[in-house]
Amino acid sequence: MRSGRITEVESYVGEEDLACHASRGRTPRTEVLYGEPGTTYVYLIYGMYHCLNFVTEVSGFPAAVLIRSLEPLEGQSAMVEARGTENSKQLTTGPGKLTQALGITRALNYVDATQSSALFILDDNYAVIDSDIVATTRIGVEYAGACALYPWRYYLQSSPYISKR
DNA sequence: CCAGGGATCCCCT
DNA sequence: GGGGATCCCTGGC
Repeated sequence: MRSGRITEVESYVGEEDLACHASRGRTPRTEVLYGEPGTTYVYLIYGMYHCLNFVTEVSGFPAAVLIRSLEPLEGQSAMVEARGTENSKQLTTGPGKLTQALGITRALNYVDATQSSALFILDDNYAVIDSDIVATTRIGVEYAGACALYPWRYYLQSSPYISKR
């Protein structure tokens, strides 16, 4: 069992969001985004890394949240082995890093995370303070024009497990 | 059928 | 700070 506390995410919302993969409508790849909330969307990026998302809105409206960083909790030794580094700050502080650390690949795309034992989310009752949440622009979406300015990246200011400040 | 590009990471300078 | 790795997806021919 490998687990971590989510510390950084980004939202990708609707066909009007030019950074969202659904901005060009339904395709074989984006069909999952139009499905049930709680479904995983895992895709390969730059031919080498995977990105983990969860579909968030009602069926028919394409939207998802990209998980960008975790604070490692359980299974750190397995993460160290998968990542090839013992630096705990380097295990899960980035969307490609955390999928590698947790062994998440496209085999876990289109999975119902509300029913799966392989990949799921729990509430650990961590007391998030509203003022600790930073809202800023998303990373790596410069091509999206005005959409790149939306403050749809969120992270915990107090957490050391963040990809970039 | 093929070319172009990508929600990244790592290593080198 | 910059470039390469590497392959899937999409759109255009």
